[in-house]
Amino acid sequence: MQTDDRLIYLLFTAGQKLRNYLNSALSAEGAKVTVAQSGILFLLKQQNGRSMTELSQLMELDNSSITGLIDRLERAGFVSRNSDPADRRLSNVYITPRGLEEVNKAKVVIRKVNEEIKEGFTAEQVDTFKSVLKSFSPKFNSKLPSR
Amino acid sequence: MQTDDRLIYLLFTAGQKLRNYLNSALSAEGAKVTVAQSGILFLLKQQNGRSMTELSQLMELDNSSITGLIDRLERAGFVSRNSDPADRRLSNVYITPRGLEEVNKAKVVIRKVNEEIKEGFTAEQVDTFKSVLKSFSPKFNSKLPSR
DNA sequence: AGCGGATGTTTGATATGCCAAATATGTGTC
DNA sequence: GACACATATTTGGCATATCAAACATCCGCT
Repeated sequence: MQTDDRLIYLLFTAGQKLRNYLNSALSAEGAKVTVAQSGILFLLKQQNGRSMTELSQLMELDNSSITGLIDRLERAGFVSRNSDPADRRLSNVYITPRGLEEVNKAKVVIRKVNEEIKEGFTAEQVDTFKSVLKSFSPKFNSKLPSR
Repeated sequence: MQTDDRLIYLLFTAGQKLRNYLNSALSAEGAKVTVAQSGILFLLKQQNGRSMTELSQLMELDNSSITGLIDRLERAGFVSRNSDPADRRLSNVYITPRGLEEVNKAKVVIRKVNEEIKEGFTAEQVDTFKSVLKSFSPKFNSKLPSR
């Protein structure tokens, strides 16, 4: 064991491979969105008209990252942005019909890849994997505590 | 279970949190490198004078990603780039004394965070976690097969 | 020698993320 | 009603990735 950072390296590499694989699978299936963008569309399909901040909390991303994602989704015609009449600071985001078509295409791919991840492992192992992953967000959240 | 992409989301989020945490820990310890850059420095400390392609294979990153990483490391004075006299296509990268100091600072942080990841889990659980992570790279490598 | 294909690296365009600062709007208090 | 503070979003700068295309160099074959 020459490198003591194996876990870190493994996690980064796994995530990157997964992202690349998902994006090429999506595009191979004729989807025009990326995985990150499809995440937004899933959330809007589930409940339409969410605000930027709401999306950033659900995605666990910085607000400014959401701005970029929505910019690209809007440019592609998959969402629209309306400022809330009751509180004009809020920008409510709505999925469009074309966005809905898109998220349905993405769902197939994502569901399949999700299954592929589990292949070769028992349900118990997958559960362990999940619970370790779940520990990262509270453990390494450098944002909330110091505020 | 409304979202069927839980595993994917969990993995991406865990990786992002870890990256942010590591980068702020590094900078808090006075290191001037990021975690990605420290990965390069580790490899060069272990064996100096590696080529770009060698680095890209070891990091499992695209060649052009390495170009950027080395550009920034070189600008910061932590590595130097020399074209190989025997084969001038090759660019050999060497860690500098300042780069060595830097990697030693980084090592402390990285080793500590690596331990933190395991906290709250048994050695068995960590092993399972590792083996699932290790399955990603062969499973989702869209690069080599189709070439 | 010299052409043509293989190999190594960089460049340019794009997507994702972060942070800090700017901007816009709302709210509460004197 | 106006000022101060809080909240929501965007902007600008940067780091990290990808891909495809350009460029540089080498190697083998005629």
